[in-house]
Parts: sequence; structure tokens; C-alpha cells
Amino acid sequence: MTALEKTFEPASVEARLYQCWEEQGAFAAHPESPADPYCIMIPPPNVTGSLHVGHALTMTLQDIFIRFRRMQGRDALWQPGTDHAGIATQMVVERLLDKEGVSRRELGRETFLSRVWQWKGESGGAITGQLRRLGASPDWDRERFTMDEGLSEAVREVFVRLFEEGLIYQDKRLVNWDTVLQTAISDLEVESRDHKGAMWHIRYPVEGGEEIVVATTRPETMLADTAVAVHPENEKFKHLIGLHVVLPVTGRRIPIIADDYADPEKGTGAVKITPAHDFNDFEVGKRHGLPMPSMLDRQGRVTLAELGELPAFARTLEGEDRFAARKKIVAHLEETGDLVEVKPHQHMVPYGDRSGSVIEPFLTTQWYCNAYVLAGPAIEAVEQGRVKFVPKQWENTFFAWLRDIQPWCISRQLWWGHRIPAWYDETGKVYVARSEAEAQAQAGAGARLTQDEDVLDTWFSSALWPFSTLGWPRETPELAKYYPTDVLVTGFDIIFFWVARMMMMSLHFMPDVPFKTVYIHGLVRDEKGQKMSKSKGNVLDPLTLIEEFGTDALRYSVAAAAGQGRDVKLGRKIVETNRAFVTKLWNAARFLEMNGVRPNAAFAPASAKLPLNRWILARANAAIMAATEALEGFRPDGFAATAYHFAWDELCDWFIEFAKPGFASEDAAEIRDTAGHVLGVLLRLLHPLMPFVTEALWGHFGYGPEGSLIKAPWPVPAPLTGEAEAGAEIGWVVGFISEIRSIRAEMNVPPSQKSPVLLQDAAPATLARAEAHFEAISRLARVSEVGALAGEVPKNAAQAVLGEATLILPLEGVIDLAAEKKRLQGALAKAEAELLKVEQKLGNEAFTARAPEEILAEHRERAEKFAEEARRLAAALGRLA
RNA sequence: GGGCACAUAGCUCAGCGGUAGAGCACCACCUUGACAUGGUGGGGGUCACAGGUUCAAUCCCUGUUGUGCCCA
Repeated sequence: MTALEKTFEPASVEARLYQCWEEQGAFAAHPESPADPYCIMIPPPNVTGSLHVGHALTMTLQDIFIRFRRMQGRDALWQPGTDHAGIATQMVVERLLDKEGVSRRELGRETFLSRVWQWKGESGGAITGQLRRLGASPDWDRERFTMDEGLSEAVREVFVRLFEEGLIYQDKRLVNWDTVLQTAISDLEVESRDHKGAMWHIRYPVEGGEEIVVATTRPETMLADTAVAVHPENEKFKHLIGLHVVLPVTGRRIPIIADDYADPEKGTGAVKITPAHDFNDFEVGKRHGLPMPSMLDRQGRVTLAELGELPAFARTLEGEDRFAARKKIVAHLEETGDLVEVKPHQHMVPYGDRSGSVIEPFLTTQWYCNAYVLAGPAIEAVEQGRVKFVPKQWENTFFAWLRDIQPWCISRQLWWGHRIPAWYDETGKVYVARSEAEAQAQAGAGARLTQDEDVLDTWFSSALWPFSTLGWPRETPELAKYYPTDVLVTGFDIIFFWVARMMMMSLHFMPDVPFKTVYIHGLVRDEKGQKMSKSKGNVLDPLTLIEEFGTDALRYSVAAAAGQGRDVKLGRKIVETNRAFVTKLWNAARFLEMNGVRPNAAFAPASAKLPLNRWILARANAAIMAATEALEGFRPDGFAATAYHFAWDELCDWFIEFAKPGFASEDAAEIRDTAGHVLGVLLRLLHPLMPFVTEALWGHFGYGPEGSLIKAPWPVPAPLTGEAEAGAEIGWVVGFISEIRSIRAEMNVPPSQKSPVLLQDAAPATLARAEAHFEAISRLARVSEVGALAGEVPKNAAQAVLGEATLILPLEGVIDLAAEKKRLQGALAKAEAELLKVEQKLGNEAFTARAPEEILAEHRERAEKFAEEARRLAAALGRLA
């Protein structure tokens, strides 16, 4: 074995090890194997996406769970893939076309789509390469894309079946219309922004002489007003109900109606009703059977086509942009004197999250999915605990959304996506079918069919991901084995998009839950807790961090910070700091290697005799149990902390320090075997967290061939003998060394000056311990000799209490008497304070009568301990005088 | 306005019905046989506030205040 390099160079091993794993098929699932399955579906990133820190977090967590279960012997399937991202991808390619000076429409649908596929082939899915940099271990051979033939077949199948069941239908109602992208978008893709606008108060003359003033934030829509609503109980307007007003600008005659929607407290109490341009007004319009003309076209320009005869001014508005039209109408109202007043008004305005333009409620015919019906079983599954959220409180968010779910508009006016499998004949009759041939058969040979121009919402196909990727609608071995999957890992911002929709579709078609657990993690923020955004310039690039500090450091950083229900704060500095842990592990291993530590499969931990070895083996067992429990309980932070503590505080700080001379002693063989065993445990424990450095060390030490740690068995606690006694013994020595170190540091004893330690009142067993571990004590606590105190306590000695014994350091000439006195007084005060607290409790009859015996015994023990400690400290103090 | 969460050391966060913890930062000391990306020691806390339950509350309950997020 060649010696390990002095420092760990992540860049020099990461690519090689990753390739090694991939080549040996280490990521592959084995449907044919008898092993229990463990499956995670990757929430497919956008094919246009590139790796950001959010991905780094979610993918690291998924990879940790997958690697852990794979090592436990489960047949792990981590299903990778990407999502075709209708709008985003189409925008990317259109932008490219822009540079060539051609538009999508000039190219035509088919040519355009071939360009998108070409783009996808060349630069789509860059993220999958980047995931490899992160050390992610999904089964790449099974990578899927939502526009794959198989997944597309699933989409058609689902669409047709839902249509046949009446759960997909066409309807004419308001959608969120993006006037730039010229498509309907989901309400989840709309963000409301606070806007400093105005409230215009406009006079509508009532037939018969009176007038009514309405308040609106969108005066231009008055072109399409079809009523004025007042509250039925509103005394101010009650008498006007049933009369008509003559709409300014258009001169149209519209009724005054009574509707609860008109809040007497808001605005003027009278509200104009424009059913085709406002969601609330649309409902009012439906209730009252009002006409619903539109006054805007697909691009948000005024169209008068549906508005009937109009006076001259109104006719000049044709083709005006909506905001220009607003200005013109307001100016006109001012002129005519119908504008009563304008008040500044703060309100929310909807914006499209992709285009950044103001979203327009728009009356169109679209395809809808009856989400209300599909939501029922999804809600039930969570209520019954068949799907569990971790942390649990996210169930509330899930319930809140699903219980109030609206019809899901699934059609999009895009080209890139799954084209809706619906065909129309010349009369406009619709035929929904799995293929054109099937539709033709339905329509009859003579019918001339044209396919619906629109495509489906990307989330429609993503919703099928848990089963479509496994081969549905075919009955495949994969579907039989891996469905339902075990856990879905995602951020809370995706509960609506993903979790809810996957639940609805899966429960309807499988029909079973898609996953048993939904693990929700936080968002990644910068060090100050600010959301990362390009405009703020606080975006961290995970690939840069990987280059600078290595993948393991990044993975450790995000996992250790992923406490439950908390956002993850991440900064360059944090990753840099955590790199030290990777380095520490490397150096510890390097030291063990230099001292001849090698794996020894024949070593039985139970055969270890040295207390030091028994102790570290017991600590390893404890670490294994704690780490396993943390991972099973979805606590990556606890897992990271456990491994860190074991590696650094127990293995490095104590075991290795104690063991140093042992490597040259007659105990060397057992120490080497123990160290070899414990290092093997540690590498396996840390592997899911820091796959590269652990794999590099594993191969180097020869625990297995290079690249084999990924499939090494997850450690289980080893049977031991005498570990309790060993624990007490090593614990005492650690306490002893710590006490001496503390005294010496506080007394400013130069490290070069060793000092003897005398034990007063020490039990023979204690003296034996001190003697047995004298070498370590001497080296680590700078002690020249240890022995029982014979005769009087020397003057001017520093003292401390440890168990039943008093430790005495004769430091004549070095010790500052006043300082030592102060130190002892502090210790005494502390002991007395503790004693007082415990005694007070024990003196409380209610406590002794009601507290459990265990607790009482514990308290009595502590009382004794503190009393003894205080007595000894007081004595020590007395000797100083 | 409705809902959810959070409030613990200077900072970031664990924790738990009985004894307050880590990392970073800070101070002092140390090139002691891997590691200065290190070692040793130290200072630093009314566990937001007010009630309640309990023998016992940082922890459970209620309220208040503050902060963040989601929904309308």
C-alpha cells in the first residue's frame, strides 16, 4: 500500500470514483433480486435547468437516504429524469430563434418542435451531468423524460380514461391569461405583487335621473361591464335595484342588480360587474345570467368585437394596449365630468412568474380536470396515515389546498408538450382517443379530423411520474416491485405542484398511494437568511463550491444544516469550515495507516481486552445506533452530528491520542485491529454523507476493491465484552486528564514544565487506573508522576476533586496562590449551589412523595456527590490559607 | 384577514418534563510522534414575556409581543 497523500485532493478522485461506481453498475436497481425494494422518485428538474443550491440540498438528501438503504441491503431504485417544462423550454428555444431573426410561427409547429428536440439533445438536461458532480447515485440507465414515448403513452391513456369517466371536460370560464406568452397559466404560476395603484370613482347615470358612483381599480374594463351590483340590504342603493344605468363611454344600458358580493363598506358600495375580466365578477355574472363580453384580445389589446354598437370615442380604442386604453378612458371621463375622484390605492396585482407581465383574467374554452373528485382520496390517504408528512405540520398545507381545490385547467396554448389527444370533425364535435386512428374510427371513415392545437400542462405528465416511469400502463416487474415508492423528498414550495397532483393521479390509476412518506425540507438561503436571487446577487453556485472545497464538504454542509422544518443557511464560509472535517478524517486515516493499521476481517471485537479498545468499540456501536436512528427518522442533521462527534471527539481526540504509543507496544496487534475495525465502521457510516473521501480511503486501505464501499454492508453494533467497565475506566482517565489540563491552563503552567499529581483518599482501584494509564496521562496532561499522597498535603499546591479523590499538583513557585484560591472558590460555589438545589428538592415532601423512585435515587446520589465534592473543595481551600 | 412555523450563548442552530449543549466567532496558551484546514483551556445563557398544568417547565397548555412563510 502506497502512503496516502499528505492532503486530500477532491478533484483528483471524484471523477474517477464516480466513473468507477457507474461502470460497475453500482447505482442500478435489480427488480429481479429478492431483496426488499427501496425507491425514491427524483422530482424531475426542468430540462432547461442547471444545478443550483436548492438542487444540491434536495439531491444530497435523497442520495444520503438511497446510499444508506442500498448499504442496508435494500434493492434501491433512485429514479432519475427530467421534466419537459413546457413554457420554460419553449421560451429558451424561442429566444434562440430570436437571435436568428425568425419567429416560432414563421417556422411552423413541426419545424419548431424539431428545433426544440434538437436543443434538448444538445443542451437539455445539463443538470444530469451536474448531479454526477454532486455524487448523486440514481439509476442512470433508467433515466426518463416526461416527453418519452412511454411516458407520453401514459399521458394519453390517463387523459382518455379521465375523459371517459367525465373527469376531464371542456369548459368556458376565466383563466389566468399571460398576454406575453399568450397562454393560460396555472394560478400557482401567478404571483401577486403589491401595487400602488388608484381607485377611480366613476359616475354611472341611472335612468330616471339619479346616479350611482362605482369605484374600480381597472376603469378600462368598463367597456365590458354588464351590470352594477349593490348589496341587497344597502339602504343607500336599495331603491335603485332593478333600474338601469347608462354606461358612460359605451352608452350601453345595464341593470343594477342586488348581490352580496357588493360590500357596502368597500369603495362606494356599488361595484361595476365585468364578468369576462374579473374572477369575482364572473361568479356574479353566472348567478345573474349576465352577458359576458370580452374587451381584450389574447395580447391584452382592446377588441370591440363583442361589444356591439359603440359611439365614436369608444371606437377609437380598438387595438389599444390595455394600459394605454386605461389612460384614454380616464381622460375621457374627466372631460365628460363622469370621473368623480381618484384615490391612491394599494392593492395586489397578479404577475406571471415566467413572463413578468400582468396576468389577465380571460374568458376562454379550455380543458379542465375535475380535481375536486380526484382530491378526495388524496386527502383520505393522508388522514388515514397511508401517506405521512415529515415534518407532520405540512399536512395542514396539503389539506388546505386540496380541500379548496379548483378545477384544474390542463390545456396550454403552447407547442412544446403533450398535444391533447382530442380531434374535431367539421362540425366541431370532439373525439378523444389514444391515437388519431382511434379517433377516426369513432368519427367514421368520412369525417375530416383536426387535432386540438393545445398541449397539456407540464404538471399533468409530472403527476404520473411515480408510475409512468415504472412502465405504466404496462404491468412491468418494476411497477410490481417498486410501487408504492418509499419516500418523496422535496421542498415545501412543491407540495401543491408535485405532491398533491402525484397523489391524485396515483390514487386514481394505480390505485394506491405513490409514496409512503413525504419528507419536506427547507429552502436554501444565504448566510443572512435572505432568499437567494440573481437580482440580489447572493446566489451561490454549487459547482463553484465543489471546485473550491470538494463535493463532500458541500454535502456535509447542507445535510448538517437540514434541521427539520428549518431553512438551510449556506455560505462559502460554511462550506470552507466544514471542509476541515473532511481533512480531519483524511489525516486521522493517514496517521492510522502510518502506524500499520489495516483491515482485519478475522478480528472479533468481543475478543478485545484493552479497556481503550473496548471503550472505542462501544462508542462505535453507539454511533452506529444513533446514526441509523437519525437516518430512519429523516434527521440528516442528527446523522451528520453523530458521525462528526464520533469521528472527531471520540476517535481522534481520545482514542488515537491514547493509542499513539500503543502501536509500538506488545498490545499493538489488538490496537491495530481495533483501529482497523473502527475506521471501517466510520467510513461506512460517513459514506452516504461524504461518498468520495470515504470511498477513496476504503479502497486505499483495502477494505474492499476500489469503488466497493458504496455496496458495503451498513454497520451494525458488534457484540462486546466488558464495555461497561472499560467505559468507566476510560471515562475516569479522560476526566482526570481534563482536570489537570484545566488547572494547568488556568495556573499558566508552561507546557514544558511537567508536574507530579498526588491522589488523596483515592480508592485502590482509582490508583490502579492512574497507574495503568500513566503513559497517556503523562503525555496528554504533562504529568511527571502519579501516586498516592503520603503524609501531609504540600503547601502551595493546586487541587481538584475527581470522584472520591482529591488531585493535588504541588506547583511550588509556579502557582499563583490568589488565583488558585479564586479558582477553588469558584468550584466550591458551583458545587454548593448544585447541592443546595438538590437538597431543596429532596426537602420538598411533595417531591419525595410523588416523584418516581428512579428520579429520587438519582437526586440522592447527586446530593451525596455534590456534598462530598464541596467538602473536599472546602478542605482544599482550607489548606491554602 | 385566515393558517403554519419560529423565538435557547455574539452568530447559526441542536436539545429535552428532573444536571443547558454543539459549530463558528471571541480570549489565552501550544509547531506535544496525522492534522495550524490543528491541539489545549477559558469566558459567555432570566432558554422572548405573562399566566396555567405538574412534586418538578427551557420543554406541555393558554395568552402577549416579535419574526418568517403560505393562503386570500
